[in-house]
Amino acid sequence: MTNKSKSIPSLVKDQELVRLRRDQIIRAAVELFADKGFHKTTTREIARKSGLGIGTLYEYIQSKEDVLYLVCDFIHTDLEQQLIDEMTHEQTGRETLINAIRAFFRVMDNEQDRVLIIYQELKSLPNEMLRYVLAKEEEITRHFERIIERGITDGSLQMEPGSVKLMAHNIVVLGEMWSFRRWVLGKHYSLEEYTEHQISLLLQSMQQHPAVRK
Amino acid sequence: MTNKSKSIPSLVKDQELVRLRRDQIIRAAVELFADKGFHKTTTREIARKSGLGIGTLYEYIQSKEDVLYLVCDFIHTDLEQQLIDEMTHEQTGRETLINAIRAFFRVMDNEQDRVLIIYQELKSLPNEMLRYVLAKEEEITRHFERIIERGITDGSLQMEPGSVKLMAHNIVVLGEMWSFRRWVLGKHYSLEEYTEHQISLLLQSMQQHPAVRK
DNA sequence: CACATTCGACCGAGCGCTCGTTCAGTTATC
DNA sequence: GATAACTGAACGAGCGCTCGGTCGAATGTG
Repeated sequence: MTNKSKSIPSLVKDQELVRLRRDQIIRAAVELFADKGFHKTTTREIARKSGLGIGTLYEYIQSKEDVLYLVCDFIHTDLEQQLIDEMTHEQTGRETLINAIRAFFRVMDNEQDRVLIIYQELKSLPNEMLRYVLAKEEEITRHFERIIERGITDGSLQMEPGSVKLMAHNIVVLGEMWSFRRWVLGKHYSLEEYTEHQISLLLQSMQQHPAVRK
Repeated sequence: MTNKSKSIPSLVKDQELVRLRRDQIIRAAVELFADKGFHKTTTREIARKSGLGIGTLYEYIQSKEDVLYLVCDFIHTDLEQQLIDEMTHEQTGRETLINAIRAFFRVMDNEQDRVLIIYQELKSLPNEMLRYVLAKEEEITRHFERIIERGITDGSLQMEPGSVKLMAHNIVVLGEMWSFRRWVLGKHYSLEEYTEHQISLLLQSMQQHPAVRK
């Protein structure tokens, strides 16, 4: 995992302390943003919930948008790590893919509030920060691409190479969909039902006509 | 199309005039929201772009959030109408579905800025208005459900009934995905390539094993 | 050890400003 | 001339951010 995060300047010298305080800030902000959104959250609220004075907060960031960037970066890194943790087992590409999808959907379920933050507040990020965040998003998609490619190589999955990237995007998007359409999907399916249905739909597109195989 | 829109009170009596002015307001706001988002757009900007004084604006709405609601409602109604227009031909369910998907994706492509508004500003809507907007979203999904059901009935599509609703959601979400992931998908696919790839993936899940047919 | 000095994290009152909203007054219409 | 439609100056709540200042710990000094 290449961590090319853009670094935000701080007035405080002690780097260890910077990490600690920013962690407090991020945790407070994630909760507030998930609850009321970026715009309706005030810097004073972030400070109070972090246990810092408003002046101190600004020793660790330069603008409110810096907080949003820190939050997005944290969420993405966290999501990616959870994904990676669930993907280390040695299996065929096909089995790994199924497990990765299950894991990803489960993470989307757990973290739905955070996922929503990223989607709804992206527009508020300054341009340069936006580029970093989008790159992170692409990176997560690429994990799935790699698994599918492995499945093609070891013969456990079949599909034309031109569709691999698209398939990876579809998986990610169908996962995120569980986060931001839960208001309606939840009325008809549990997470498990949703996951298994989607896996079976997706895999139908990644194998030769079943009638032909054994 | 059941138009159950919540109606926003206006101080102006003449209903014809209300329609006219609100149309000006909506058109101005759509452009501004797409450009800078709801929060960063000021009521004064909306008024100026509508060709109204700020005071006049408030004769036709009661709060800034009213404008957001009017905009969401307009976009949804517009999207739905475009969809319906493209779906009237008499064909098998399968052919209708393919056409409807093409039409929907094309609309998502044309209207990507507006689609983004709905997704990114939903959280800013007061609760009651939110319910109306989400209902509209569900309504659009139901169009696809009905087409698929027709395809099952006339035998041109095969799938278990329990997956129909999910399949309809998938179609809608994959269409919306073209709007809000164009920053990366556009690097690899044109709209036409994207559409045809997705149609072929989706249809694989809606037919018996191809080896069996003809 | 006692004391003076330096340092830097921490603080919050307050500045400058923007914004959504109102309302007293003007203009247009019949 | 009465009513409806329009207007923009004025309001005041609330915002992001700054800055002069406090204080405890670290360091220097005799």
